[in-house]
Amino acid sequence: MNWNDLYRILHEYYGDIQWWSPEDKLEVVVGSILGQNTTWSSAEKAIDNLKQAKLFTIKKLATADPEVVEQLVRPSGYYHLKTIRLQNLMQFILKKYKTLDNMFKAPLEQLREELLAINGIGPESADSILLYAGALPSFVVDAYTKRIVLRHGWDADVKPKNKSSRAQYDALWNSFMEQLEPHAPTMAMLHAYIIETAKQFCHKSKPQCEGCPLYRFERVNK
DNA sequence: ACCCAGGTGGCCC
DNA sequence: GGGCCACATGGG
Repeated sequence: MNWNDLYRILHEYYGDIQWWSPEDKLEVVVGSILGQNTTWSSAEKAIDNLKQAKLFTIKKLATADPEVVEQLVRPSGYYHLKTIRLQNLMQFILKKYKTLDNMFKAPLEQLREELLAINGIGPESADSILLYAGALPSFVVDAYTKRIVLRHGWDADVKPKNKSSRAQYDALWNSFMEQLEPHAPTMAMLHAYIIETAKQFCHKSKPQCEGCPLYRFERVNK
C-alpha cells in the first residue's frame, strides 16, 4: 500500500474533515501525555481541571506541587505516572527553550531526538507534539494506524529491524515519512482519516467492517 | 463483570 | 533483544 493512495481514497470518502483544531499549542503538548492509553474525553477533563486551577502554563506546570497536579489529572488515569511525565516535559521546555514557539524553531530531527530522550515521551507522544503543536512534518503512528495497517496486511513490505515495539514503530514511521511529502497539513489530515476510519469500521475485538471504504478500495485494485 | 482507551518504561532471562 | 507487566480512571 502506498500511503498517498490511502490518502486519496479516504479524502474521496470523507472530504475535508475538521478533526481537532486546538486553541492552544500547550493543550496539544499536555494532551500528548495525558492522552496516553486513555480516551480523549478523559484527557480533556484533566486539562480542564488544570485550567480551572490556573496552572495551565509551562512554568506553573513545571513547578507546581506534584500532589496538587496529581489530583487534577486524576480523571485521565495513571495520575501518578502522568504527573511525573508532564512535569518532566514542562521542565525540559522551560529550561531549554522557554516557550513553545521558540522550541518549534529547532530542526525537526534534533527536536524529535530531544523529546524522545525525555522519560515518559515515546515516539507517538513526540510525533503528536511535533505535528499537531509544532506543525512540523512528522507522521503519527498510533494504535489506530497500527491496527488498520495490520488488519489489511499492509505491513508485509514494512520490515522492522527486530520485534521490539519501538522497531515496529520506526519501520512504519519511516515508511510514511519516505512516501509522503513533508507537508504537515497533509499528514495531519491523513492521520485524522485513519482515526475516523478505525473508529467507524476497525474496532479491536468486534469487527464492524461493513461499509469500510478500504475494503472497497482493495477490491477495485486486485 | 467484563473489555477497552490516541503509550511508555522497567525488569528479567 | 524479546516477552511480560504495572500504571489507573472512566465509559460501554
